[in-house]
Amino acid sequence: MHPQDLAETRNLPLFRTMLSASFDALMQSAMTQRCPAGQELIRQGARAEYLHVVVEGSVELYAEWQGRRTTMAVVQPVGTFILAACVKDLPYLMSARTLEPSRVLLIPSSDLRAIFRRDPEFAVSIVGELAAAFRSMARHAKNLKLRTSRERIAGYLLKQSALAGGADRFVLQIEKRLVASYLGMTPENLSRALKSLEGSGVELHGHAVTITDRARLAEACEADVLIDGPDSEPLSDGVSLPGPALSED
Amino acid sequence: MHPQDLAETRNLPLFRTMLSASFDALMQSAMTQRCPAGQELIRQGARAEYLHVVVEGSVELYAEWQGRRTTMAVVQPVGTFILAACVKDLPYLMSARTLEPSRVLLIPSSDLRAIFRRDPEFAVSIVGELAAAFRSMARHAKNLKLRTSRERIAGYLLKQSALAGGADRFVLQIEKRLVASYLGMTPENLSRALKSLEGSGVELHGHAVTITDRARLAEACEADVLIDGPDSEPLSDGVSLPGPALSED
DNA sequence: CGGATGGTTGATAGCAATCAAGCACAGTGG
DNA sequence: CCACTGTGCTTGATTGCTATCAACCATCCG
Repeated sequence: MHPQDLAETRNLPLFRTMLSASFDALMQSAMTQRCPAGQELIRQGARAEYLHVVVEGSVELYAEWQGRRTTMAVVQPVGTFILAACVKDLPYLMSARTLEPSRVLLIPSSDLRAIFRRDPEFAVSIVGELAAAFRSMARHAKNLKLRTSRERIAGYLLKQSALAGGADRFVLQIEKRLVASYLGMTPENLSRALKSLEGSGVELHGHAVTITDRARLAEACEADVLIDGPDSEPLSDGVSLPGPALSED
Repeated sequence: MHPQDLAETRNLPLFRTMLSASFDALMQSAMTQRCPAGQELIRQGARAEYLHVVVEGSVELYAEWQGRRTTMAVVQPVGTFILAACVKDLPYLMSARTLEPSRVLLIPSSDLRAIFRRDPEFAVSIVGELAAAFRSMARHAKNLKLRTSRERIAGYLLKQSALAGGADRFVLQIEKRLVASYLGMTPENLSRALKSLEGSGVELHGHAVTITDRARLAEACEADVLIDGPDSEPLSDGVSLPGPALSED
């Protein structure tokens, strides 16, 4: 593992405050894996053997049932995923695959559990990470249940803008089909709805988004911290939503 | 606080393994509150001052946005809620109100945070509780995104049957309007869909449900542990799904 | 016996999924 | 350099589901 990556990992909220001895012990049994795009990293239903840390690239978390498929989150560097399954030693609820060539750090979940029992600071970090993950998933559910698809899209654009530092112009980090799946609709519907939002303060050229009238766009979806989230909270299972990370409340 | 309730609380997964000294310290500053039906206990957006434990009665967790409202979970004795907000000291994402006259134990979240830093066993319990809560919320989202409303209803009936010990006859514990909201549909729709399920192996008389042909009902919704959950996992934020509480791990 | 609330039913409108083509762009190979 | 092919994206036509509006019924309670 490269010293640079090691340093970045050490600086994650999850690892920042733990004892050096604990961190070193964790890293000793950890492995780095390089994967091509499209590689399946974990499959839902399998036992959680490793905590995953995305060091480079991006990873989609998705769920399947009866041949249907939905995107639950996209993890970007440096984010962790499937922490919950690891600490409970239970089967994954989601599958994961790389969206591009990626590098992933694997930490054996047995070591993770052993060390969090010995290092109180680490336990505290895990609690914080899990609480954030829970809140992120609760937001996801609220978004789905309380908003129409048009509203979810407008909210997504506003959130992406915020993640881009509040810029009026930014580029979608994620394929539109994945955005659609994440937002709980079909690609066709996303396409149409995006078009209908042009004329509500948004311009689109491919993946480039320009917000021309923020007030009009906000009319399509009133933002709410209790759904759209303060950016400082990591998302789903210690995961980042599509987009750069931010500082928050 | 009654010794009986105290014992039950002490026996919750969250408190079972902690040091007696820690438990006593927590309980010293805790308060019991009696509430009539329909009383608002917490409001989304407010700061988390207390961890709540439902000792008697039942509590609905719901979320609101732009005048819309959705049920996120129903907590029954003895279950806790809003643990995530407490440990992070962040605003509630959900509101809570009693569905019937209830008794609720309030534990100051500052004490909670202080004690979990001192008592590693307690920290471990909190981690387990939060992980379970995360997984429950992830299941909720999967259920919404991967299943049609008819499938969600069939799945709900099958789950309620399982919670009733696998019985073919059971009684809905929750108002249908709440079930509808929890499942992400309107009461009208639930009513119609339930009717259409008669003839798919279900009979309904008021709140009494009889599964006459389990195989046919299963055709309407193939059960999946990764969505419907093993009964051993507590639900959403340490919460039980609408339905009888289970004795659980 | 009202009155309120929850539940059901019916009619209608609107939104979203589906099916089916076409289009645009990127990577590949001739 | 230029087809060529695959993939993602868009567009259109249609179907079907779900919400909405409105009325009615049942039950519980004062």
